[in-house]
Amino acid sequence: MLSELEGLTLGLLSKHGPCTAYSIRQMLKEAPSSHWRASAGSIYPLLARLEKDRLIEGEDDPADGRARKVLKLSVAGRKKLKSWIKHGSDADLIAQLFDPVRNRIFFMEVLGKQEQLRLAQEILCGMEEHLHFAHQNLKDRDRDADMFDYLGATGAVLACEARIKFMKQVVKELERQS
Amino acid sequence: MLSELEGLTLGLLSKHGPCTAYSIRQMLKEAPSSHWRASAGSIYPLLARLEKDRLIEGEDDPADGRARKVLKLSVAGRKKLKSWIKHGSDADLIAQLFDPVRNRIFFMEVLGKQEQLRLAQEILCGMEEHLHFAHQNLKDRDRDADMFDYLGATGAVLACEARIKFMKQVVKELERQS
DNA sequence: CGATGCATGTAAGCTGTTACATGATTGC
DNA sequence: GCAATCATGTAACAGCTTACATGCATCG
Repeated sequence: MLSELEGLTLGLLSKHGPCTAYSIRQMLKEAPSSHWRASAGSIYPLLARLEKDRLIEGEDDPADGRARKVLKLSVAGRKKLKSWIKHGSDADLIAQLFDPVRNRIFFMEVLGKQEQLRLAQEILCGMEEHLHFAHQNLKDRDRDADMFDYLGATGAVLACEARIKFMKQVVKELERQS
Repeated sequence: MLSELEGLTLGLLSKHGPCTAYSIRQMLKEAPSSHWRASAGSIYPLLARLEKDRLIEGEDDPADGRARKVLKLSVAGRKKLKSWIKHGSDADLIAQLFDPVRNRIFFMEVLGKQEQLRLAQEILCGMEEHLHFAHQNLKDRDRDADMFDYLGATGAVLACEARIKFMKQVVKELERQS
């Protein structure tokens, strides 16, 4: 129905009120652990599509000389957003956890022993850095102001920690072998 | 350089010896928590691309009347695979953990209180089922036969558990509110 | 007054999807 | 013999990316 990026866009519009295309793009870019580059070439055609389908409504801001449009979610858009969220319990979505690092670990045997250990340590290091970032992000949220935002950030931290635990096992196993 | 699917394909060819396009497709489909549908329309053009770039080599199986090609990794292919694996430590790859369920949780406020709780419980239930599947998958692996396969499956279990922990927090928070 | 950032967009290309088509083989 | 599965592909399309283009605004 809606693509992932479309759903996220409607969600952001629902959460952060009427806003411009540019600010939506910024939010997508700054989102922690985002899969998306949120390039201009994706956002603007996407918004045009959503507007054509009457899921969002755009209005030229008269208080501003610059040509910018303020976008907001329509009633139909909110309905579609709800339906998109409800599909979160679909089995194929639950199974769809994409981890490019783990994908690579599977085939690490083709590297030399030393390379294996060095790479695993590098990844672990990078992940710890990323965990720090996720923690920072969590701290910036107000649990009472926006519970789901807070919970989502918590989820990001938990995911980070799980990956670190995983990589520690990899490193340990590689060290054991040498 | 290589797309994710191309990397996975080279990896599978490296691990599971010379094999046919069809069996690669099956492996991609059956992979636990796969992001890919591994449709025919992706695999066959992809393999043609890899062969054109001399990363894999195909040979018609003379022992088989059916028109099927046995594919194997070339030397250049193994080199490219190594480079693909080594990029696992890139910061943008480490940050790129894609979770469509968490994406939806962020915007769950647009649903009614009852809907929120019901959905969260449904997701939790689905994830526990998926954990069971991941556990099963882990049991089928032999640690000594293929360490990285075993480690990868362990990583999948850890990721599952982290998501369940997350969803339990969501449910708990929602129950606290009602 | 020039650099940087804000803001909007387009064009071409890549990678994946669904849906369709074909034929051979195996199991009941 | 017929259905299911093996096995290989193609065509049309969707969605995102990079790279480019444009122009206004703000700050030094």
